[in-house]
Amino acid sequence: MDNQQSEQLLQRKGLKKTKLRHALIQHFIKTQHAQSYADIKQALMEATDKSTLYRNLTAFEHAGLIHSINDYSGVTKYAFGEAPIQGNEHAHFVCECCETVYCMDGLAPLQLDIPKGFRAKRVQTIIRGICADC
Amino acid sequence: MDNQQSEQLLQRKGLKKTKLRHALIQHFIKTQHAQSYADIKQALMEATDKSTLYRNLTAFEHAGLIHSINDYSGVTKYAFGEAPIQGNEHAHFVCECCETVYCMDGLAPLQLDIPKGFRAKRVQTIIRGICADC
DNA sequence: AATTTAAATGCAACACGGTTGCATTTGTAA
DNA sequence: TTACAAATGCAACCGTGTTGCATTTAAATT
Repeated sequence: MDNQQSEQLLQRKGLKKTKLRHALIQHFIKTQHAQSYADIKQALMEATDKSTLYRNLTAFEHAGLIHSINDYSGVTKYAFGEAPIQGNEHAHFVCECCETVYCMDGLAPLQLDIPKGFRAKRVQTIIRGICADC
Repeated sequence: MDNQQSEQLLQRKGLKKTKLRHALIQHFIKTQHAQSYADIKQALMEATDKSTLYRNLTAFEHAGLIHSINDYSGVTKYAFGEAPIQGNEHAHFVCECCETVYCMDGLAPLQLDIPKGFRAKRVQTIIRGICADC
């Protein structure tokens, strides 16, 4: 049982160490791809309370441990890592086949030609297609 | 009462003419911006059944009368006009202040550099910022 | 105009994501 | 060990969206 990594992370972010939080972090590290509430719930076999889980997800996001993603599905998903900062936004790729959501760094930014009067602050791009595994 | 436009549209799409459908089309023509279920419900003062409204929205979308938009809010919104066709996708601008969703045509397309193995089919871009009215 | 038929409606019930209030438990610092 | 704030568990709730079914209605047929 390798709690060291999660232990460190929680400590560094000033978050109390609890069983669920350790499990959550391990899960995010292990899975790589964006996770919905349902995904997580299913993965953590131990009966986990819904509100507690949601509260931890928002706490983690607030602490910069994970970031939330809004794909077409209508449900929020979460992925490990800091939220993309201004000017360094990354795109998300949603596989139409397996529904996996990938974070894609290093894509060329969008060339925007916004009408006058409009001020763009954040750009989120979602790419739908078929992933390398399908 | 100018039903002519909606009359024509429904006829052309092979949809039966009902009170609600006329009202819906008028509403979409009048409002310009993307409408959520709640927006529409509120606008059509007459007590409208939820499932009927949703069924009509999907029918309209299927017929190409309106298209659906998925912004960050988690709720689907609908806007008048055909869905953007392949290669001609338009971006959506969400105002952080008034939450209005604008369809933005004629923006320069995204320059994509997708990792090998991945095949992109649809790209949706959502721009958050402050609109001209705010 | 009366009849027929398929589609549209209204209603109730449901599934699911997500939130909130509150009592109880637990981590941690003193 | 104690004390306090934060985390948990539970129940109840809200909003979006869907489904099944009986009833009504638009529109094609006679």
